[in-house]
Amino acid sequence: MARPRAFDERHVLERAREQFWAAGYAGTRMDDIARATGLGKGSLYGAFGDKAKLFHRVFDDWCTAVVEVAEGQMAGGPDAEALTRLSGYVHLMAENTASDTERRGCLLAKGAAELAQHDPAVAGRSAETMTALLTLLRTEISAAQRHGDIDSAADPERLAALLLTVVRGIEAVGKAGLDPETLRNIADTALAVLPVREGQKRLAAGRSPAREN
Amino acid sequence: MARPRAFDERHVLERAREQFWAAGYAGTRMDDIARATGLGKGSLYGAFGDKAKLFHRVFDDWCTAVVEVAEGQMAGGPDAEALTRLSGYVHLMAENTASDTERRGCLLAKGAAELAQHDPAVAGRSAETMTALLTLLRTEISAAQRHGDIDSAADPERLAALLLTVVRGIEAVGKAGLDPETLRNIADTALAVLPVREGQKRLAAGRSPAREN
DNA sequence: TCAGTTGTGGAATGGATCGTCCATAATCTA
DNA sequence: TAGATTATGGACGATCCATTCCACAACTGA
Repeated sequence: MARPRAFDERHVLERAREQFWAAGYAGTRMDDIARATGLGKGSLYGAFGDKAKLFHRVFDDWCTAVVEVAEGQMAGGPDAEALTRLSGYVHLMAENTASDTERRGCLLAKGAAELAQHDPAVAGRSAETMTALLTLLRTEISAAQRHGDIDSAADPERLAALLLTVVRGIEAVGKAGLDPETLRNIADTALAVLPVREGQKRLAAGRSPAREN
Repeated sequence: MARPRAFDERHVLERAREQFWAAGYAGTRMDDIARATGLGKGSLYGAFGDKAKLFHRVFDDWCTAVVEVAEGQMAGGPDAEALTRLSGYVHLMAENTASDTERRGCLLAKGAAELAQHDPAVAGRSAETMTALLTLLRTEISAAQRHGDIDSAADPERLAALLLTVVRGIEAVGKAGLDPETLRNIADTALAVLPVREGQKRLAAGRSPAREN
């Protein structure tokens, strides 16, 4: 060890994330990141390698955060509240997209759309993330089934995949231009159509206040 | 009129679409398009203006085609088959993504993700397209409700938004790495959870053969 | 046939951008 | 304090790419 770094690596990654998030991979210049972080090019390249490696770091952290948010909402708990936790997660994701007035979308979706086809690292990491989210959703659905809030004859794996698709789909249609109120309604509707246990009926169109977060 | 064009404009647009589809906007070079079409740069710029205008033409055509495919599957018809038409559309979209082994995804999603934020033309066109798809879906859902295949107490607008989200979501999670079989299952599950009329019960997890396309 | 007009294609241009280089600065060890 | 090591940051080189330019070709109307 000789001269120590004068910058905080996490701080630099955060700034870099802002740039990539706002403009995508191709759209952000290393000069932008250098200016945004105050680092010189030499430090940047010395610390992170090159643009692709830097993006991989940022993308990786983002994916970790996406899963952590899901874990935060669905950290497990009493089966009686499993459906509430599920509802909370889906509504949170919808709200994130609905309130994204700048239309930046999610870096996971943006990065995958731009790079997954040609960059195995991005493709692999995004697939991993999907799998992790699926597992979390499936666990909560199973819990809700044990408590009788969801029809136990339904396949939790399939319901989990459906909910994941809805969550990622809300992000997609939001970026495509659907208005925030519609996005929130989609989350409600998706939760309302989940199959309830025998003898318990709901309307698909309405919110179910008892389960709202 | 003097010297006539030696190329077919539609043909050039098709080739350009291939390029943009495969590599995105930033990722395709005008040189690529020139080589792919056999045109010289002069002809290209003379006929289409610049890269952005050329992309807008391609994107516009794509959006038109997306709506036409939906119209082809849901062109209206007897109410008795409305649910079948809906099912056919959702399964077709899932199959498109599932069989997209090159992971190119949909140019609508790719273009929106890359450009909608900064290009009002792309944002507007993609929003228009979403609205058109919503209308088609809502019409079929209403028809299925009239026939009694879907609970008439449900809001068709909301169910339409949910199905659109699932369709676009399948494309998103497909690009993110979920396997083809899972994608097909998602389409099945989404159709299976639609609220049926009173007295008619199904399991969310299984296919409903009578409604399969 | 001839002039006028539009299309063609490839060379040239200008600007942008990634990554390297290097003189200098800061810190550690002895 | 001196030498070794690593960090810094801005200038520079090389490349890439969208767009323009221009000499020439093909066609129309007279």
